[in-house]
Amino acid sequence: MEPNQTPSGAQALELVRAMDRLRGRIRSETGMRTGPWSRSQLAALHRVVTGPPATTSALAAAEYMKPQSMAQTLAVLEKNGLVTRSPDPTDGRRVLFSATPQGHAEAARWLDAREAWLGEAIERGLTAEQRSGLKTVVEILELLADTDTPSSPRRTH
Amino acid sequence: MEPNQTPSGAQALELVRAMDRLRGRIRSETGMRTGPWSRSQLAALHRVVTGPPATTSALAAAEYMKPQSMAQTLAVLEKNGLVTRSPDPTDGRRVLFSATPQGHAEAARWLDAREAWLGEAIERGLTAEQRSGLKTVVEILELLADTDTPSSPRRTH
DNA sequence: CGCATATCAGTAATACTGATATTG
DNA sequence: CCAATATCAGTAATACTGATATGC
Repeated sequence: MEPNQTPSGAQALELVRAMDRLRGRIRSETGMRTGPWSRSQLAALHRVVTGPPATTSALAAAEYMKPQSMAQTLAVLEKNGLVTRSPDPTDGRRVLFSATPQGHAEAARWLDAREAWLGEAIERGLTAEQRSGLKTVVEILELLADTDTPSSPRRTH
Repeated sequence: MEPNQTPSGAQALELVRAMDRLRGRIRSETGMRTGPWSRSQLAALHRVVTGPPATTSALAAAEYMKPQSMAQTLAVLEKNGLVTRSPDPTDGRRVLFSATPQGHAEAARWLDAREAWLGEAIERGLTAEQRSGLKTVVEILELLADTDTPSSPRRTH
């Protein structure tokens, strides 16, 4: 009646279920947006704030989305003056996005505020040992996200 | 320019980013559905297959969603004969959902198949040590999801 | 009456697919 | 001509809010 034929299959299911539930909890505590920016907008902003100017496609690939989806997100950021576009001097097809001063300011203001509830949960709900284990947790999740599979890419990370 | 004022705030941001990216990767590898059922449908089905008959509200609370959202999900499952409803004998307001034989069969067929890519990634991308650490990862994520905060609930889990 | 539960209806946020133009 | 990039347009999947009916 139950699945779990392989150990990894069972682990995969449990991991996804746990992530979905935590995601749901965060949503229920936080709402979809903290302040004026949505989650995906802040994720994209984070990239251009912390990294070099990048194309829509590159940003999309880094977040494992389609370029059209990232373009939508960037359009909002651009319209509000958080990012600017400039043509790539060496490749006329490309448009490079980078953060404006306002973009940096908004990132600094909202990026960690967005996860305030989770920050508190980490302090309240975890032991000191578990808190120190969080680094490993993040490491493993990123490793899985960027796993190189036969048909697929590795990430800029 | 960067946030990360508190250690927990920084950890929270990193954790959420990692989960979002892994989620994106899974989406890009798998699509939103494996077979005929969506992710949220299978999550709800999983609950009624592995647990006792439950109300829409209880299932919603367990997944940290609104009852109306869970009701939508259950409606599809019901329409396709995977779950059935029966009135609660002791409380006329309540409707209890449980899995049909078909529901059990579909759960067995699809629940772990859905996470096939992640299962492979676990085998390919992680060391034996990291794989054994996955149990702790899931444990921590569930703990965080069910953290009891001043204004909020704990879960049936 | 006040509260919990379910349900009807409409909405928001997210990322997708398809099609088209332009440049390398 | 083919591949990569960007963009216009429409769509799908998800969970939300508001309003209403009914039973405790």
